[in-house]
Amino acid sequence: VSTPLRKSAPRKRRARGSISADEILQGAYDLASEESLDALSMPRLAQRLDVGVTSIYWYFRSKEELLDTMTERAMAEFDRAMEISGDLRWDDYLRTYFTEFREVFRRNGLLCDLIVMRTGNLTDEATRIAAQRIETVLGRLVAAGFSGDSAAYAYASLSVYTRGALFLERNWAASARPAVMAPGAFGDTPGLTVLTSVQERHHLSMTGEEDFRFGLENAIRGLRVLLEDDTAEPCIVAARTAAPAGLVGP
Amino acid sequence: VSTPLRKSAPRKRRARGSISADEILQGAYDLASEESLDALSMPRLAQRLDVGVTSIYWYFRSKEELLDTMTERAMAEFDRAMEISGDLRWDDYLRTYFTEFREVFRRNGLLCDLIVMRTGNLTDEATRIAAQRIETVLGRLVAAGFSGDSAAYAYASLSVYTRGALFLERNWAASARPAVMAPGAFGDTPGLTVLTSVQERHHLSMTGEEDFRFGLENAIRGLRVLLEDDTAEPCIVAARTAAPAGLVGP
DNA sequence: ACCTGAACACCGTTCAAGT
DNA sequence: ACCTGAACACCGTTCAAGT
Repeated sequence: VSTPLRKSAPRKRRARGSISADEILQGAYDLASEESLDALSMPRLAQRLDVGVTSIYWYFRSKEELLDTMTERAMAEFDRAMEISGDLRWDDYLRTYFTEFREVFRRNGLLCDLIVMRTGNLTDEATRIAAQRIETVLGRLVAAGFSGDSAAYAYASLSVYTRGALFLERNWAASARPAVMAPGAFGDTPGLTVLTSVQERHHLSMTGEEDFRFGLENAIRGLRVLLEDDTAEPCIVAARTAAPAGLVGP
Repeated sequence: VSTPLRKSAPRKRRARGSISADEILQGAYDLASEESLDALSMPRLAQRLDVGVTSIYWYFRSKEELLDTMTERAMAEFDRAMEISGDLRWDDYLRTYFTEFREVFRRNGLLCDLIVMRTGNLTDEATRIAAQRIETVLGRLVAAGFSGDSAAYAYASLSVYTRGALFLERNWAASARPAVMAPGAFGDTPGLTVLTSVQERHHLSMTGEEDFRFGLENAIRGLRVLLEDDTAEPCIVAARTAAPAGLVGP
């Protein structure tokens, strides 16, 4: 934004009922969608709506309140995008659910900025929508044999993991740094044996497709053991959970 | 900050060699440490150092560059705080490592803001320090029998999970919202059977002590299976990895 | 009841000097 | 070579009006 914000002649005064909260919300959503959430400022929004800046404050007490309302809409949109098939076993369901979870937010940066990057700022309505969706997942896990608590923990850990991956990827993309240490960067540093040997296939951002898949699969593997432990024969359980002695490092 | 920033008489001009990059860095670090990273602004920093605002720009091209340098220092501090005992089996080591990882950042908000919340903005030097630390962990995993790739994936997933938990917790704390839906909030909403039944023990922030522990333990459980699969008898492996046929969705 | 511009207290950064 | 204030283009928000 290099040119001054306002150069044209002053606007005509608008009629009394010519603005609405919905119109402002839509304008804000469109502006953020077309450019970015960072680009959304009260003056820019007012300009786009051809409205005095201060008029917005009659409908939204603060920018924060506007963002919260935008998040509500975003949550509804996210919810609509998250229709997962019901014909899946619990592990396939979880894999599909969180893969889609990640993909939806990766495809729609605004949803990611509003919901993932601003967690904790959910309105009651947004929370209600999210809770409804989470309940569906928990229900499936319980149906598969998990206790309510285990299901809640399972969901929480996968949700935290997925949102963590999204957060890191988005933060990484936002920084204009040059790919952070080009391939082979550790080639000359002494002592980085393992890192050097895998640096062709692993990126330090830890945010790649393969990375995410591994963590998701690994967590599901852990859950599988957790679930089976309640029903499997003693010998297998013992073999599965007993950790080999020794093998301790320096 | 309700009182105007400057009200006292103008400063005397400072001598030629009276400022240094180190002094500015230290001042910035102290200011952010005492208040918060959000409270660190160029004018506030200049005021604290009793220096003209623009003087800072002779030593740091931008605020971003200053933050990057602060992050370098923070990374060194974090590294010092992360001395994990070597007398641990790989799974105990991972548990201790990432528990400590989380605790250090939870105890020191500035470290968290600089390193976790601004990932992707690491300088080469900060990256070097981090790589060194990661290499140590990978080395232990490899010594325990993991392949280099598996070790890298394992580290990445646990790191993403832990940083995700830190990010969410910090974001949650930053929002001034009232605990987000008090306990019993779902009591009247129809259809939230599971959520209602566990809401005494589970918080929607998914960021509690128990939540983190479960995810960490579950991931380690997954890794244990992964590691054992390479060495265990065929029958157990089959029972462990074979997925029941059918039941696959679209 | 709704819409408004001017004004306030901030930002980060640049410029054209000063010494 | 270093330090500087004034100025610029922004913010979000408040106030005292206007209609």
